[in-house]
Amino acid sequence: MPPSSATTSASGKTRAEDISNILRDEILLGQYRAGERLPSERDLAGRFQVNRGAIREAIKTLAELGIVQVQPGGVRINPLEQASLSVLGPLLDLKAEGRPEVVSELVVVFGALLGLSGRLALAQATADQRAELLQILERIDPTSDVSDQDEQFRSVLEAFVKALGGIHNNLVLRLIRNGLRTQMVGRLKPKQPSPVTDRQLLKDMAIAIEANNGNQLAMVISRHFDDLSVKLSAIEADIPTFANRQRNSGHA
Amino acid sequence: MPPSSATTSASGKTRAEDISNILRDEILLGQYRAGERLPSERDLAGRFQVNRGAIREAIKTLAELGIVQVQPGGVRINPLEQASLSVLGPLLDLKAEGRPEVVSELVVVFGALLGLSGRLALAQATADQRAELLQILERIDPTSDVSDQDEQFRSVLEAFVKALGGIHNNLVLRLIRNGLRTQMVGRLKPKQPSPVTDRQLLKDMAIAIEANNGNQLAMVISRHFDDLSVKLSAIEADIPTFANRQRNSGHA
DNA sequence: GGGTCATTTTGGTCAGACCATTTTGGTCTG
DNA sequence: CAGACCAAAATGGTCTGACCAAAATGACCC
Repeated sequence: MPPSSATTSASGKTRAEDISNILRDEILLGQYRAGERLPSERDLAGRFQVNRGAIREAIKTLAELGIVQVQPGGVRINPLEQASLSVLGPLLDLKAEGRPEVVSELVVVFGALLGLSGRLALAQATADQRAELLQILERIDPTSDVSDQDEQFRSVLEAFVKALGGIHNNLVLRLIRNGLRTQMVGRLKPKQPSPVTDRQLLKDMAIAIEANNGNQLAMVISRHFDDLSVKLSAIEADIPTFANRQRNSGHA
Repeated sequence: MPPSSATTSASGKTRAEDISNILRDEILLGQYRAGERLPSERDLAGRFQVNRGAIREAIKTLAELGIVQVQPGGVRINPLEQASLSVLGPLLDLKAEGRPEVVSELVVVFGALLGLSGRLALAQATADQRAELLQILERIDPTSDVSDQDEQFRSVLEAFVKALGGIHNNLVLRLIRNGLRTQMVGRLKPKQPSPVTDRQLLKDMAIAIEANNGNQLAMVISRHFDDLSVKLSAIEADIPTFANRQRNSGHA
């Protein structure tokens, strides 16, 4: 029986990647408890109809996410608190079924880091660089409709984050940003978008930049995202999760 | 020729782990440029005298660190800015030879995140929890000698960070902390330790906690680590690196 | 219940093979 | 000379079947 001819799937992903994504989601959804072992490599190879090598590669990925620990005798599940930041993306993708509060948690952390980023950048920026930051903030067209403004706010935020990074060049912040999926933050909104609040933030940011006041910039950013986080927390309390769906059916 | 009998090294690490660490450090030290390809799996298997499977596992680890991109035709080096936060630990370990400024960058980011952590925790803490935080801050014995106080400061900082996490329970912050190697931060000091500055920080923190003032707590923490970062920056400018050692020998 | 030991199961690694995709080098044309 | 095209070589992706080290399991005894 020669080796299989299916190297990559239609989406360009390898079999090992598909498998690690499936296992990752099962783990994040709580199918296995911390300390428990995954099924053996041989069993998983049978389940997914692949060679054991592909399973090993899939499990390698999970190990680097920090959600499993691989040792002879079996692959054990780690507590989620011991995972690496790279697990945040998949967690967010599972929002409604996994740990919904991660969204509001992310927003407040993002705000603090964006504030820091602004502070560091303003401490170093030339007048030209400040002008460029102000130009980015002015990109929103106030006459467009609400959903367009939402999209524009997201795009402005992304461009602003990027420009700050280009000024302060703090690698640690950049690495954190890579893990935070900041492109998602602009999408983490209450059901009713708040163009007024978003526009007020951009105005306040512009004022702080014109005044070259890094602490002021950090403060208006932090405050905005703290407020957003509080709103999201209220919504998260209402979201049914896998865990509380099971709890409810156990009591019915 | 049967499979090798050497499964793990004396330190409990697999061959694949050893190899990925070697390749990781070579990459971080700039031996390959972004966009270049690593040697092929087959060539690396020859170089390290192992089976190609072990090389594939080693490279899988590098891919999850975000420092390489694996595709048919070769494994290419990513720019460091696209790496994951997990690369920070190894970068710090290479401090004197890699990118020395990452230390001061880490310190300022750590300070901002610790400040946020303090703010979030104080927003939620019971009186008992605040008392526990104060107790941790009082652990330093002012009559002990300077190097003991340094060790105590580090230990207090760690316990404090942990206690804050236990109060606010923000998973995103926890995941970032996992990647920041925060246990290293207390060791990132100028050559002359500053027990006076450290003790002043602990005093200021205690005052803010007693006043239950989260913004005050965040501010004293941030300021302390900003100052430390500035000091470290001055020292970093004097450290010879691989890159500027090569530059100098090219001009001699 | 705990301790010991043999057996089984698990992960770690190997050689050799074949397929899909990318890279390289050669040739031709304008 | 530059650009296009093509075949061959090289690369990663995956397979089968194998063996070894370390951990897990179950039987037995006290």
